[in-house]
Amino acid sequence: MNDQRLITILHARSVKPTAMRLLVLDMLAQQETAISLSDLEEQFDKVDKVTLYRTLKTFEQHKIIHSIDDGTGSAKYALCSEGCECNPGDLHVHFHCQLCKRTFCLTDYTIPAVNLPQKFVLKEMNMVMKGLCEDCST
Amino acid sequence: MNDQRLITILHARSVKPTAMRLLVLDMLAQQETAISLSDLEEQFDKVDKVTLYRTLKTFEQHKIIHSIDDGTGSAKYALCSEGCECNPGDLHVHFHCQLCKRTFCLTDYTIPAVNLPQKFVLKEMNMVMKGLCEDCST
DNA sequence: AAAGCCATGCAACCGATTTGCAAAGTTATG
DNA sequence: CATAACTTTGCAAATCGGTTGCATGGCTTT
Repeated sequence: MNDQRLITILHARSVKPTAMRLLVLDMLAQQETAISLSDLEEQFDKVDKVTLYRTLKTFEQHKIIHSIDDGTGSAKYALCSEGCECNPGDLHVHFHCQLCKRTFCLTDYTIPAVNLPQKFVLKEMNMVMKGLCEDCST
Repeated sequence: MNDQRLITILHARSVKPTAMRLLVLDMLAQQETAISLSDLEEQFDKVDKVTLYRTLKTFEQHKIIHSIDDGTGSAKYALCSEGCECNPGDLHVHFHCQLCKRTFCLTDYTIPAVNLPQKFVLKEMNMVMKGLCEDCST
């Protein structure tokens, strides 16, 4: 993605476009699946993991990315769609492949509504499906 | 719960009823919400955490309890219903209260089905709702 | 009673995440 | 332009939940 577009994304979410952030955002934009901090680290020649960690935190707080708990013990991160506010209604299902270990954002699959018992107030939700992805099921 | 019933439960799942296991099972049966290994440890005067850990693992393998990943970073455990085989169809929704930090098994609320994209094969799933529980929402 | 197996307890390790702190870079102010 | 104030970055080290190795102890089997 060209720098100007990256800067625009950051600007739209009030995050200052440092060199590091542009690199990380660009890398995230290139992924076709959600990636972990360690995955991200491996894609760079030489970066400090803690800096990446803090960059991801900043992005997450500003809703540039969302984090996914796929149950593997390491959080995954993926770009939010434009204008996403990470509200329950915006949320999509995630799929973790038990074979290739990739975690997919099924952005077109919204989490179905569940009636909660009386007086339970819903703020967030997480739905992860696990099994075999399209590449691994055949 | 009386010892005989506890022994029956263990026996039904082919787990030998040691003193430790009976204590742990009884404690789990007393909980109204799912608890973590650390929670469990605190409820005893003096036990080895690793023994509790292994006891929980044994129970989980034999489907006496199920583990819940509520996204807090510490796994929670709760008794399975009788005859549970932990198949996708048996699964219920869990609710984590962001205020009191308790995690509820909503056993009457089954996880709704989601159509997956072509060729994705579903094996397991996890659905966690977060917000305020009945005691904290008022 | 001896041999074998399983359960328990303690020490120590592991990976992911998080914090502390100082150095480097940026921005605001005089 | 120079300095002060603030933010970001890099490195070290701590934390935390989960896990493994190994020796001891108890029960079962022969």
